[in-house]
Amino acid sequence: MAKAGTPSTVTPGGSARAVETRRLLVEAAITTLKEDGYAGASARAIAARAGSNQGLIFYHFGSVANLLLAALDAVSDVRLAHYGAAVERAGSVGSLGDFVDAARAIFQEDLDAGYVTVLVEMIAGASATPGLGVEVAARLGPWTDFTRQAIEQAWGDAPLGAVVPATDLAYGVVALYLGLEMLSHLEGDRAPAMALFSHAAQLAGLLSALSGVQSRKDVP
Amino acid sequence: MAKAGTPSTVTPGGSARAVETRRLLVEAAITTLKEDGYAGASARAIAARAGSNQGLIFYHFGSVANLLLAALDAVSDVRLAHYGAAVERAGSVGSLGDFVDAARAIFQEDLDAGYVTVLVEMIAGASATPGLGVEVAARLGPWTDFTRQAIEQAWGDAPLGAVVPATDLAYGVVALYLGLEMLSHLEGDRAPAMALFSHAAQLAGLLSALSGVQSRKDVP
DNA sequence: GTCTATACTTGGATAGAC
DNA sequence: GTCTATCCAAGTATAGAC
Repeated sequence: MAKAGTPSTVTPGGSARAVETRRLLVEAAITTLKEDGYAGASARAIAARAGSNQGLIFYHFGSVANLLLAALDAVSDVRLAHYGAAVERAGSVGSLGDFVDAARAIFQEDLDAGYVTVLVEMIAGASATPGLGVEVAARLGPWTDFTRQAIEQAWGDAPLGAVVPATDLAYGVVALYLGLEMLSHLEGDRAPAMALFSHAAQLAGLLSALSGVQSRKDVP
Repeated sequence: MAKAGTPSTVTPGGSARAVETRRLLVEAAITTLKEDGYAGASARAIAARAGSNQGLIFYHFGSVANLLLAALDAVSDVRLAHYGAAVERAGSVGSLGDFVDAARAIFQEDLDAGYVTVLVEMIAGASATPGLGVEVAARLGPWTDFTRQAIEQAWGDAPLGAVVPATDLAYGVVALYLGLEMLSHLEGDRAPAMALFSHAAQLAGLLSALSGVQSRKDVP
Protein backbone atom coordinates (compact mmCIF):
# COMPACT_ATOMS: atom_id res chain seq x y z
CA MET A 1 0.00 0.00 0.00
CA ALA A 2 0.92 3.68 0.03
CA LYS A 3 2.09 3.35 -3.55
CA ALA A 4 2.93 6.39 -5.61
CA GLY A 5 -0.12 5.89 -7.79
CA THR A 6 -2.71 6.14 -5.06
CA PRO A 7 -1.44 8.63 -2.50
CA SER A 8 -3.54 8.90 0.61
CA THR A 9 -1.80 12.10 1.52
CA VAL A 10 -1.24 15.22 -0.48
CA THR A 11 2.50 15.76 -0.63
CA PRO A 12 3.24 19.27 -1.85
CA GLY A 13 6.94 19.02 -2.62
CA GLY A 14 9.60 16.44 -3.20
CA SER A 15 12.67 18.35 -2.07
CA ALA A 16 15.08 16.70 0.33
CA ARG A 17 14.05 19.04 3.11
CA ALA A 18 10.34 18.43 2.61
CA VAL A 19 10.82 14.67 2.53
CA GLU A 20 12.82 14.77 5.74
CA THR A 21 10.20 16.93 7.45
CA ARG A 22 7.47 14.51 6.47
CA ARG A 23 9.53 11.58 7.65
CA LEU A 24 10.06 13.23 11.04
CA LEU A 25 6.37 14.00 11.35
CA VAL A 26 5.37 10.44 10.47
CA GLU A 27 7.86 9.06 13.00
CA ALA A 28 6.54 11.42 15.66
CA ALA A 29 2.96 10.48 14.81
CA ILE A 30 3.76 6.81 15.31
CA THR A 31 5.40 7.46 18.66
CA THR A 32 2.53 9.65 19.80
CA LEU A 33 -0.08 7.07 18.82
CA LYS A 34 1.87 4.44 20.73
CA GLU A 35 2.34 6.46 23.89
CA ASP A 36 -0.65 8.77 24.07
CA GLY A 37 -3.21 7.02 21.90
CA TYR A 38 -5.49 8.47 19.28
CA ALA A 39 -7.09 10.87 21.72
CA GLY A 40 -3.66 12.25 22.59
CA ALA A 41 -2.43 12.48 19.03
CA SER A 42 -3.06 16.16 18.42
CA ALA A 43 -1.19 18.29 15.92
CA ARG A 44 0.60 20.09 18.74
CA ALA A 45 1.65 16.93 20.54
CA ILE A 46 2.99 15.34 17.36
CA ALA A 47 4.78 18.45 16.17
CA ALA A 48 6.39 18.94 19.58
CA ARG A 49 7.78 15.41 19.41
CA ALA A 50 9.03 15.95 15.88
CA GLY A 51 10.67 19.19 16.96
CA SER A 52 8.88 21.09 14.27
CA ASN A 53 6.02 23.52 13.89
CA GLN A 54 2.49 22.22 14.12
CA GLY A 55 1.41 24.14 11.04
CA LEU A 56 3.64 21.90 8.96
CA ILE A 57 1.27 19.02 9.54
CA PHE A 58 -1.48 20.81 7.67
CA TYR A 59 0.86 21.99 4.96
CA HIS A 60 2.30 18.57 4.28
CA PHE A 61 -0.65 16.31 5.05
CA GLY A 62 -3.70 18.53 4.96
CA SER A 63 -5.05 17.31 8.29
CA VAL A 64 -4.05 15.43 11.40
CA ALA A 65 -6.12 12.44 10.30
CA ASN A 66 -4.17 12.24 7.04
CA LEU A 67 -0.87 12.27 8.91
CA LEU A 68 -2.11 9.49 11.16
CA LEU A 69 -3.10 7.47 8.10
CA ALA A 70 0.36 8.02 6.65
CA ALA A 71 1.79 6.77 9.96
CA LEU A 72 -0.41 3.69 9.73
CA ASP A 73 0.79 3.10 6.17
CA ALA A 74 4.40 3.36 7.26
CA VAL A 75 3.88 0.86 10.08
CA SER A 76 1.97 -1.52 7.80
CA ASP A 77 4.71 -1.46 5.19
CA VAL A 78 7.55 -2.17 7.57
CA ARG A 79 5.69 -4.82 9.54
CA LEU A 80 4.15 -6.73 6.65
CA ALA A 81 7.54 -6.98 4.97
CA HIS A 82 8.95 -8.37 8.18
CA TYR A 83 6.05 -10.77 8.71
CA GLY A 84 6.47 -12.07 5.20
CA ALA A 85 10.14 -12.83 5.75
CA ALA A 86 9.42 -14.62 9.03
CA VAL A 87 6.66 -16.76 7.57
CA GLU A 88 8.79 -17.65 4.56
CA ARG A 89 11.42 -18.97 6.95
CA ALA A 90 8.80 -20.99 8.78
CA GLY A 91 7.31 -22.10 5.46
CA SER A 92 10.58 -23.68 4.40
CA VAL A 93 10.20 -26.03 7.36
CA GLY A 94 6.49 -26.53 7.09
CA SER A 95 5.18 -27.81 10.40
CA LEU A 96 2.28 -26.13 12.14
CA GLY A 97 4.32 -25.71 15.29
CA ASP A 98 6.94 -23.70 13.41
CA PHE A 99 4.27 -21.30 12.28
CA VAL A 100 3.03 -20.83 15.81
CA ASP A 101 6.59 -20.21 16.93
CA ALA A 102 7.03 -17.65 14.16
CA ALA A 103 3.81 -15.94 15.20
CA ARG A 104 5.00 -15.93 18.79
CA ALA A 105 8.29 -14.25 17.91
CA ILE A 106 6.54 -11.68 15.75
CA PHE A 107 4.00 -10.90 18.43
CA GLN A 108 6.76 -10.32 20.95
CA GLU A 109 8.49 -7.94 18.55
CA ASP A 110 5.23 -6.11 17.96
CA LEU A 111 4.68 -5.65 21.65
CA ASP A 112 8.21 -4.37 22.14
CA ALA A 113 8.00 -1.92 19.26
CA GLY A 114 4.32 -1.08 19.81
CA TYR A 115 3.49 -1.42 16.13
CA VAL A 116 0.11 -3.01 16.61
CA THR A 117 -0.78 -0.35 19.15
CA VAL A 118 -0.80 2.08 16.25
CA LEU A 119 -3.30 -0.08 14.40
CA VAL A 120 -5.49 -0.58 17.47
CA GLU A 121 -5.54 3.11 18.27
CA MET A 122 -6.47 3.98 14.71
CA ILE A 123 -9.31 1.47 14.69
CA ALA A 124 -10.65 2.59 18.04
CA GLY A 125 -10.15 6.25 17.24
CA ALA A 126 -11.78 6.01 13.83
CA SER A 127 -15.26 6.51 15.31
CA ALA A 128 -14.30 9.99 16.43
CA THR A 129 -13.43 11.32 12.98
CA PRO A 130 -15.97 11.11 10.14
CA GLY A 131 -14.69 9.23 7.13
CA LEU A 132 -11.68 7.79 8.89
CA GLY A 133 -13.27 4.40 9.42
CA VAL A 134 -13.31 3.37 5.78
CA GLU A 135 -9.71 4.49 5.31
CA VAL A 136 -8.53 2.42 8.26
CA ALA A 137 -10.62 -0.53 7.11
CA ALA A 138 -8.99 -0.38 3.69
CA ARG A 139 -5.57 -0.46 5.33
CA LEU A 140 -6.55 -3.50 7.35
CA GLY A 141 -7.04 -5.59 4.22
CA PRO A 142 -3.36 -6.45 3.68
CA TRP A 143 -3.07 -7.68 7.27
CA THR A 144 -5.95 -10.13 6.94
CA ASP A 145 -4.81 -11.14 3.45
CA PHE A 146 -1.36 -11.90 4.72
CA THR A 147 -2.75 -13.86 7.66
CA ARG A 148 -4.96 -15.90 5.35
CA GLN A 149 -2.02 -16.80 3.14
CA ALA A 150 0.06 -17.78 6.14
CA ILE A 151 -2.76 -19.99 7.41
CA GLU A 152 -3.23 -21.69 4.05
CA GLN A 153 0.50 -22.31 3.90
CA ALA A 154 0.59 -23.64 7.45
CA TRP A 155 -2.32 -25.97 6.90
CA GLY A 156 -1.05 -27.54 3.74
CA ASP A 157 -3.38 -30.44 3.20
CA ALA A 158 -4.42 -30.71 6.84
CA PRO A 159 -8.04 -31.76 7.34
CA LEU A 160 -8.91 -28.70 9.43
CA GLY A 161 -8.98 -26.50 6.35
CA ALA A 162 -12.15 -28.22 5.20
CA VAL A 163 -14.18 -27.32 8.28
CA VAL A 164 -12.90 -23.77 8.83
CA PRO A 165 -12.22 -21.63 5.74
CA ALA A 166 -8.87 -19.83 5.90
CA THR A 167 -10.55 -16.48 5.25
CA ASP A 168 -12.78 -16.83 8.29
CA LEU A 169 -9.98 -18.06 10.50
CA ALA A 170 -7.70 -15.24 9.36
CA TYR A 171 -10.32 -12.77 10.50
CA GLY A 172 -10.36 -14.40 13.92
CA VAL A 173 -6.59 -14.54 14.18
CA VAL A 174 -6.28 -10.83 13.40
CA ALA A 175 -9.00 -10.08 15.93
CA LEU A 176 -7.23 -12.16 18.56
CA TYR A 177 -3.94 -10.46 17.76
CA LEU A 178 -5.46 -7.02 18.20
CA GLY A 179 -7.20 -8.05 21.39
CA LEU A 180 -4.08 -9.53 22.93
CA GLU A 181 -2.14 -6.39 22.09
CA MET A 182 -4.84 -4.26 23.73
CA LEU A 183 -4.90 -6.26 26.93
CA SER A 184 -1.13 -6.57 27.17
CA HIS A 185 -0.73 -2.86 26.61
CA LEU A 186 -3.41 -1.99 29.15
CA GLU A 187 -2.05 -4.15 31.94
CA GLY A 188 1.61 -3.62 31.08
CA ASP A 189 2.06 -7.37 31.29
CA ARG A 190 2.66 -9.61 28.32
CA ALA A 191 2.96 -12.85 30.30
CA PRO A 192 -0.66 -14.00 29.85
CA ALA A 193 -0.49 -13.47 26.10
CA MET A 194 2.82 -15.28 25.82
CA ALA A 195 1.42 -18.16 27.85
CA LEU A 196 -1.32 -18.52 25.25
CA PHE A 197 1.25 -18.84 22.49
CA SER A 198 2.97 -21.59 24.44
CA HIS A 199 -0.30 -23.49 24.75
CA ALA A 200 -0.99 -22.97 21.06
CA ALA A 201 2.40 -24.45 20.22
CA GLN A 202 1.59 -27.47 22.39
CA LEU A 203 -1.77 -27.92 20.71
CA ALA A 204 -0.20 -27.58 17.28
CA GLY A 205 2.18 -30.39 18.09
CA LEU A 206 -0.67 -32.47 19.47
CA LEU A 207 -2.80 -31.83 16.42
CA SER A 208 -0.19 -32.75 13.83
CA ALA A 209 0.60 -35.93 15.79
CA LEU A 210 -3.08 -36.77 16.03
CA SER A 211 -3.76 -36.22 12.33
CA GLY A 212 -1.63 -39.29 11.57
CA VAL A 213 -0.28 -37.93 8.32
CA GLN A 214 2.72 -35.81 9.17
CA SER A 215 1.90 -33.41 6.37
CA ARG A 216 4.86 -33.26 3.98
CA LYS A 217 7.42 -32.66 6.69
CA ASP A 218 9.64 -35.51 5.51
CA VAL A 219 10.43 -33.75 2.25
CA PRO A 220 13.70 -31.86 2.61
CA MET B 1 -18.45 -3.68 41.13
CA ALA B 2 -19.34 -0.02 41.79
CA LYS B 3 -20.46 -0.92 45.28
CA ALA B 4 -21.31 1.71 47.83
CA GLY B 5 -18.22 0.94 49.85
CA THR B 6 -15.69 1.70 47.17
CA PRO B 7 -17.07 4.52 45.06
CA SER B 8 -15.04 5.32 42.00
CA THR B 9 -16.91 8.59 41.62
CA VAL B 10 -17.59 11.29 44.14
CA THR B 11 -21.35 11.62 44.33
CA PRO B 12 -22.23 14.84 46.13
CA GLY B 13 -25.93 14.44 46.72
CA GLY B 14 -28.50 11.70 46.97
CA SER B 15 -31.68 13.59 46.14
CA ALA B 16 -34.02 12.20 43.54
CA ARG B 17 -33.12 14.96 41.13
CA ALA B 18 -29.39 14.51 41.56
CA VAL B 19 -29.66 10.78 41.06
CA GLU B 20 -31.66 11.30 37.89
CA THR B 21 -29.17 13.82 36.55
CA ARG B 22 -26.31 11.41 37.13
CA ARG B 23 -28.24 8.63 35.47
CA LEU B 24 -28.87 10.80 32.42
CA LEU B 25 -25.20 11.76 32.25
CA VAL B 26 -24.06 8.16 32.52
CA GLU B 27 -26.51 7.13 29.79
CA ALA B 28 -25.29 9.93 27.56
CA ALA B 29 -21.67 9.01 28.25
CA ILE B 30 -22.34 5.44 27.15
CA THR B 31 -24.03 6.57 23.96
CA THR B 32 -21.24 9.02 23.19
CA LEU B 33 -18.53 6.40 23.73
CA LYS B 34 -20.41 4.06 21.42
CA GLU B 35 -20.97 6.55 18.63
CA ASP B 36 -18.05 8.96 18.83
CA GLY B 37 -15.44 6.95 20.69
CA TYR B 38 -13.19 8.05 23.51
CA ALA B 39 -11.69 10.86 21.51
CA GLY B 40 -15.14 12.25 20.85
CA ALA B 41 -16.38 11.90 24.40
CA SER B 42 -15.91 15.47 25.57
CA ALA B 43 -17.82 17.04 28.43
CA ARG B 44 -19.70 19.24 26.03
CA ALA B 45 -20.64 16.41 23.69
CA ILE B 46 -21.90 14.24 26.53
CA ALA B 47 -23.81 17.05 28.23
CA ALA B 48 -25.48 18.00 24.96
CA ARG B 49 -26.70 14.43 24.53
CA ALA B 50 -27.96 14.31 28.10
CA GLY B 51 -29.76 17.59 27.57
CA SER B 52 -28.06 19.06 30.57
CA ASN B 53 -25.35 21.51 31.36
CA GLN B 54 -21.70 20.77 30.81
CA GLY B 55 -20.70 21.99 34.27
CA LEU B 56 -22.82 19.32 35.94
CA ILE B 57 -20.32 16.66 34.89
CA PHE B 58 -17.64 18.24 37.03
CA TYR B 59 -20.01 18.83 39.88
CA HIS B 60 -21.29 15.27 39.97
CA PHE B 61 -18.24 13.33 38.84
CA GLY B 62 -15.28 15.63 39.27
CA SER B 63 -13.90 15.02 35.80
CA VAL B 64 -14.84 13.61 32.43
CA ALA B 65 -12.65 10.57 33.02
CA ASN B 66 -14.57 9.76 36.20
CA LEU B 67 -17.87 9.97 34.37
CA LEU B 68 -16.56 7.63 31.69
CA LEU B 69 -15.48 5.18 34.38
CA ALA B 70 -18.95 5.36 35.89
CA ALA B 71 -20.34 4.61 32.44
CA LEU B 72 -18.05 1.61 32.17
CA ASP B 73 -19.20 0.42 35.58
CA ALA B 74 -22.82 0.70 34.54
CA VAL B 75 -22.23 -1.27 31.36
CA SER B 76 -20.24 -3.92 33.22
CA ASP B 77 -22.97 -4.39 35.81
CA VAL B 78 -25.80 -4.80 33.37
CA ARG B 79 -23.87 -7.03 30.98
CA LEU B 80 -22.25 -9.33 33.50
CA ALA B 81 -25.62 -9.97 35.12
CA HIS B 82 -27.00 -10.88 31.73
CA TYR B 83 -24.03 -13.06 30.84
CA GLY B 84 -24.38 -14.93 34.09
CA ALA B 85 -28.02 -15.72 33.41
CA ALA B 86 -27.27 -16.92 29.90
CA VAL B 87 -24.43 -19.18 31.01
CA GLU B 88 -26.51 -20.61 33.81
CA ARG B 89 -29.11 -21.62 31.25
CA ALA B 90 -26.43 -23.24 29.10
CA GLY B 91 -24.90 -24.81 32.20
CA SER B 92 -28.11 -26.65 32.98
CA VAL B 93 -27.70 -28.48 29.69
CA GLY B 94 -23.96 -28.91 29.86
CA SER B 95 -22.62 -29.58 26.38
CA LEU B 96 -19.77 -27.54 24.93
CA GLY B 97 -21.85 -26.69 21.89
CA ASP B 98 -24.52 -25.11 24.08
CA PHE B 99 -21.92 -22.82 25.57
CA VAL B 100 -20.72 -21.74 22.16
CA ASP B 101 -24.31 -21.07 21.18
CA ALA B 102 -24.81 -19.02 24.32
CA ALA B 103 -21.64 -17.06 23.57
CA ARG B 104 -22.85 -16.50 20.04
CA ALA B 105 -26.18 -15.08 21.18
CA ILE B 106 -24.50 -12.85 23.73
CA PHE B 107 -22.01 -11.56 21.20
CA GLN B 108 -24.80 -10.66 18.81
CA GLU B 109 -26.59 -8.76 21.54
CA ASP B 110 -23.40 -6.95 22.45
CA LEU B 111 -22.88 -5.87 18.87
CA ASP B 112 -26.46 -4.64 18.59
CA ALA B 113 -26.31 -2.69 21.83
CA GLY B 114 -22.68 -1.64 21.45
CA TYR B 115 -21.82 -2.54 25.01
CA VAL B 116 -18.38 -3.91 24.27
CA THR B 117 -17.60 -0.86 22.20
CA VAL B 118 -17.66 1.07 25.45
CA LEU B 119 -15.07 -1.25 26.94
CA VAL B 120 -12.89 -1.18 23.83
CA GLU B 121 -12.95 2.58 23.64
CA MET B 122 -12.05 2.89 27.29
CA ILE B 123 -9.13 0.50 26.93
CA ALA B 124 -7.82 2.21 23.80
CA GLY B 125 -8.44 5.67 25.20
CA ALA B 126 -6.80 4.92 28.51
CA SER B 127 -3.35 5.77 27.15
CA ALA B 128 -4.42 9.34 26.58
CA THR B 129 -5.32 10.09 30.20
CA PRO B 130 -2.76 9.49 32.96
CA GLY B 131 -3.95 7.13 35.65
CA LEU B 132 -6.93 5.90 33.66
CA GLY B 133 -5.23 2.68 32.60
CA VAL B 134 -5.14 1.09 36.03
CA GLU B 135 -8.77 1.99 36.66
CA VAL B 136 -9.90 0.38 33.42
CA ALA B 137 -7.71 -2.65 34.08
CA ALA B 138 -9.32 -3.10 37.48
CA ARG B 139 -12.75 -3.05 35.84
CA LEU B 140 -11.68 -5.69 33.36
CA GLY B 141 -11.09 -8.24 36.10
CA PRO B 142 -14.74 -9.31 36.48
CA TRP B 143 -15.00 -9.95 32.73
CA THR B 144 -12.05 -12.33 32.68
CA ASP B 145 -13.15 -13.92 35.96
CA PHE B 146 -16.57 -14.58 34.56
CA THR B 147 -15.13 -16.00 31.36
CA ARG B 148 -12.83 -18.30 33.31
CA GLN B 149 -15.74 -19.65 35.35
CA ALA B 150 -17.80 -20.20 32.22
CA ILE B 151 -14.92 -22.08 30.62
CA GLU B 152 -14.38 -24.29 33.67
CA GLN B 153 -18.07 -25.04 33.71
CA ALA B 154 -18.14 -25.79 29.99
CA TRP B 155 -15.17 -28.10 30.16
CA GLY B 156 -16.36 -30.16 33.04
CA ASP B 157 -13.94 -33.07 33.09
CA ALA B 158 -12.91 -32.68 29.44
CA PRO B 159 -9.24 -33.53 28.80
CA LEU B 160 -8.47 -30.14 27.23
CA GLY B 161 -8.45 -28.48 30.63
CA ALA B 162 -5.23 -30.26 31.50
CA VAL B 163 -3.25 -28.80 28.61
CA VAL B 164 -4.65 -25.25 28.62
CA PRO B 165 -5.41 -23.66 32.02
CA ALA B 166 -8.81 -21.98 32.15
CA THR B 167 -7.24 -18.72 33.34
CA ASP B 168 -5.01 -18.49 30.27
CA LEU B 169 -7.78 -19.43 27.89
CA ALA B 170 -10.14 -16.92 29.47
CA TYR B 171 -7.61 -14.21 28.75
CA GLY B 172 -7.52 -15.26 25.12
CA VAL B 173 -11.29 -15.48 24.82
CA VAL B 174 -11.72 -11.97 26.20
CA ALA B 175 -9.04 -10.73 23.83
CA LEU B 176 -10.75 -12.40 20.89
CA TYR B 177 -14.09 -10.97 21.95
CA LEU B 178 -12.68 -7.45 22.08
CA GLY B 179 -10.92 -7.89 18.76
CA LEU B 180 -14.00 -9.21 17.02
CA GLU B 181 -16.03 -6.32 18.32
CA MET B 182 -13.41 -3.87 17.07
CA LEU B 183 -13.30 -5.32 13.58
CA SER B 184 -17.06 -5.72 13.29
CA HIS B 185 -17.58 -2.17 14.43
CA LEU B 186 -14.94 -0.81 12.06
CA GLU B 187 -16.23 -2.52 8.97
CA GLY B 188 -19.88 -2.27 9.87
CA ASP B 189 -20.24 -5.94 9.09
CA ARG B 190 -20.73 -8.66 11.65
CA ALA B 191 -20.93 -11.53 9.19
CA PRO B 192 -17.27 -12.62 9.44
CA ALA B 193 -17.45 -12.71 13.22
CA MET B 194 -20.69 -14.65 13.20
CA ALA B 195 -19.22 -17.12 10.74
CA LEU B 196 -16.46 -17.79 13.25
CA PHE B 197 -19.00 -18.66 15.90
CA SER B 198 -20.63 -21.12 13.54
CA HIS B 199 -17.30 -22.82 12.93
CA ALA B 200 -16.62 -22.86 16.66
CA ALA B 201 -19.95 -24.58 17.22
CA GLN B 202 -19.04 -27.18 14.60
CA LEU B 203 -15.67 -27.78 16.20
CA ALA B 204 -17.25 -28.05 19.63
CA GLY B 205 -19.51 -30.80 18.36
CA LEU B 206 -16.61 -32.51 16.67
CA LEU B 207 -14.50 -32.30 19.79
CA SER B 208 -17.05 -33.71 22.19
CA ALA B 209 -17.75 -36.55 19.75
CA LEU B 210 -14.05 -37.23 19.38
CA SER B 211 -13.36 -37.28 23.11
CA GLY B 212 -15.35 -40.51 23.35
CA VAL B 213 -16.78 -39.76 26.75
CA GLN B 214 -19.80 -37.57 26.23
CA SER B 215 -19.05 -35.64 29.41
CA ARG B 216 -22.04 -35.97 31.76
CA LYS B 217 -24.62 -35.01 29.17
CA ASP B 218 -26.77 -38.06 29.89
CA VAL B 219 -27.62 -36.83 33.37
CA PRO B 220 -30.90 -34.91 33.28
C1' DG C 1 8.22 25.93 -2.00
C1' DT C 2 8.79 25.90 2.99
C1' DC C 3 7.95 27.36 7.42
C1' DT C 4 6.29 30.80 11.22
C1' DA C 5 2.90 33.53 13.32
C1' DT C 6 -1.55 34.23 14.18
C1' DA C 7 -6.82 33.60 14.03
C1' DC C 8 -10.29 31.22 15.58
C1' DT C 9 -12.79 27.10 17.78
C1' DT C 10 -13.45 23.77 21.11
C1' DG C 11 -12.51 21.63 25.63
C1' DG C 12 -11.77 21.27 30.77
C1' DA C 13 -12.71 23.37 34.82
C1' DT C 14 -14.56 26.89 38.26
C1' DA C 15 -17.08 30.89 40.45
C1' DG C 16 -21.08 32.77 41.38
C1' DA C 17 -26.23 33.54 40.17
C1' DC C 18 -30.50 31.26 40.82
C1' DG D 1 -28.71 21.15 43.64
C1' DT D 2 -28.66 23.25 39.15
C1' DC D 3 -27.48 26.47 35.61
C1' DT D 4 -25.05 30.53 33.45
C1' DA D 5 -21.07 32.99 32.62
C1' DT D 6 -16.42 32.93 32.23
C1' DC D 7 -11.37 31.71 32.30
C1' DC D 8 -7.68 29.66 30.20
C1' DA D 9 -5.41 25.80 27.91
C1' DA D 10 -5.30 23.14 23.85
C1' DG D 11 -7.10 22.19 19.31
C1' DT D 12 -7.48 22.93 14.06
C1' DA D 13 -6.50 25.56 10.33
C1' DT D 14 -4.81 29.45 7.46
C1' DA D 15 -2.53 33.88 6.06
C1' DG D 16 1.43 35.67 5.26
C1' DA D 17 6.65 35.97 6.10
C1' DC D 18 10.85 34.02 4.35
